[in-house]
Amino acid sequence: MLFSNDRLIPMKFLKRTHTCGELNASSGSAKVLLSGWVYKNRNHGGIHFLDLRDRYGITQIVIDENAPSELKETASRLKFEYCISVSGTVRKRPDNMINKDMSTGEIEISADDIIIHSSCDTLPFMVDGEAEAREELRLKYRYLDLRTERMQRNITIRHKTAFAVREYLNSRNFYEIETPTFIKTTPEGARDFIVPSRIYPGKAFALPQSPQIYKQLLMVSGFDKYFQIARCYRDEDARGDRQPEFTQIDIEMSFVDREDVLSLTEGMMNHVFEKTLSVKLPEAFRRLTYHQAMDLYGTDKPDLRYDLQMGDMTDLVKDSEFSVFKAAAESGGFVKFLNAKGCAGYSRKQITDLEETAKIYKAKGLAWMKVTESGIDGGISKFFKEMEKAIIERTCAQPGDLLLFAADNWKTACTSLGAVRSRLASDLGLIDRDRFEFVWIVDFPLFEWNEDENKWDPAHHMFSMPQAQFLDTMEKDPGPVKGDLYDLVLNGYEIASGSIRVHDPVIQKKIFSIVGFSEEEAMNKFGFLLDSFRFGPPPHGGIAPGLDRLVMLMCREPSIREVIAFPKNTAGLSPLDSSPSELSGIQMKELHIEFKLDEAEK
RNA sequence: GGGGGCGUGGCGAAGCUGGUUAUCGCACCGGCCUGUCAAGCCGGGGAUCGCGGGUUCAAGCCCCGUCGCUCCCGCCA
Repeated sequence: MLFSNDRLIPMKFLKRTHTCGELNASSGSAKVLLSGWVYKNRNHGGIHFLDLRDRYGITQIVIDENAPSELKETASRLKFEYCISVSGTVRKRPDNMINKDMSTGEIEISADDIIIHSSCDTLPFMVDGEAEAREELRLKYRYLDLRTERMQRNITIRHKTAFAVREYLNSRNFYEIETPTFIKTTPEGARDFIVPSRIYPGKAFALPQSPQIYKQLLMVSGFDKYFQIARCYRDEDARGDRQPEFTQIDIEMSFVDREDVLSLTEGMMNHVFEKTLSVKLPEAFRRLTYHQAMDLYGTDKPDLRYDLQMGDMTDLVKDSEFSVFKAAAESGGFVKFLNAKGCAGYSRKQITDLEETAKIYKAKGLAWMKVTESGIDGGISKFFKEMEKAIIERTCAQPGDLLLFAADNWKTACTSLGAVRSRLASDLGLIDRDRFEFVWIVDFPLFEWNEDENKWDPAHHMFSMPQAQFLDTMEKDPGPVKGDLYDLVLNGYEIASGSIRVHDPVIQKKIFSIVGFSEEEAMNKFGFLLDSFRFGPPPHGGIAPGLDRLVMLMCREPSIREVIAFPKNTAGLSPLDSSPSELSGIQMKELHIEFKLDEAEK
């Protein structure tokens, strides 16, 4: 029994017979009971309409003119988002009253009783999606925000995606195995979140940045096909596509090469998109090497929903009169170009804006020239009159085009012009929002030179296998070493990253030494992994698609916060529960910790 | 750590070159209304314009500072 609406209600009455999304013309004139929230409320005095909403849909309720006055009185007290149950009779709407925009639009419920389970205060924002509230407010009242159609849809797609992942991997004989979330702090990568130990004074657990080491240990254990939909934690600044805690579809396999991992991932993506969005993807995805991606698109996560490739003209202009290009070429740099088709009409202001975009990515400037019927014009064109023909040929320019140039070291020239490329694409409306363009980026360098510390850093992580042809030379010359590394990119976002791992302790030790990791340090931090490699480790590799980003793109949302039920804001705070929060003195004492704050931090 | 944008009743927005009582829609309160589905009509209440300081006869608007949110660079193997 439940006490509500000033009277006792038998529990039996509260059980719904149907959801708000399933009744239609074929439901006859059944007696039904629906439960949900008051979504819309249209009281005409004589006749009164309610739209009742639950997760499944919306059904129109009618309180007729000849309804009992007690019922009319109850209905008139209803406001937005009251939680109610309605019993009544399904009836077909008059022909001219059918709402074809509603799945239940052919019928309505003629109410004979209404129970108010709970009332609802004036809402901080409407949940009908008409006007979007400030994000801060949406997160503070996330439980209300989650009632909106948009969030209900997003969370549904997220569920279906996770389910399809499990379905697919299970069918391929993968086991879902959990790994610990209190682990040993690891030295590389992002900052760890730390959990101080109560039992062991002065010691602490870390939360995993990923299950990387554990999944490798599972390979040693012989669970040759593993996956986990795993929460990962990184204490870095948030972004639209980054949260301090996020979810990875973590996958690892033994006795495989790169092709096995890529094709498994392709199959999984095909299955997921088919099952959740009814979208058919290509069976195999395009591939670019890291170098190609940088050269053509200026990023290692190119958005291939539009083409707009960059080109190189270092060779053409290295002896030109234009000192910027000359200097770049002489110091081993490059001159990259981008043909902005049809943009010759751009104003000085528009070009300056593009230059500002390039400068964000460290470019010193953005050179330009226009192409007219009579040849190149404006900008830096006066330096290149005698090679006009070669330039036009190289850039495939036609009258009306705007040519843009970045001259710098290879990486800066590529990334800054790449930023201009993506800016142009959105300005010119080149992006087809309905497309899903996957591309593999392969052959990443294994090591990156760290200018600040004058040493080699692992470009990915320390457990990735160098490609076989570099094994003999990598210690002498780490720069050119390519790893068996791969990223999956979708619409300009990195949505998965993986590699074939090192399972040979000798190679592993070489890699540690190249990145300046001493043997003791390695043993101290990763000893348990290196130890395991003494006991018959299989060759293995894997990949980790980011569930949040994948679902974000499937939902065509601009931020992963839109597909996480209870996200943090960009400052890493939760407006919902106001965490992080202070600890009590007792808690601190038990954990043997003390906070030392600067004056400014208090 | 650095740069851009935003902050105006509960919510979303407008507010010009500084000038009368800060405007509009939704929500809220009261009334009317028999077929609506963004219901409609009439009436009403509700804002120290994020906060602090300054310039001025006069500041939502200009200046300085500060806080919050958000986007980006750095960071994120």
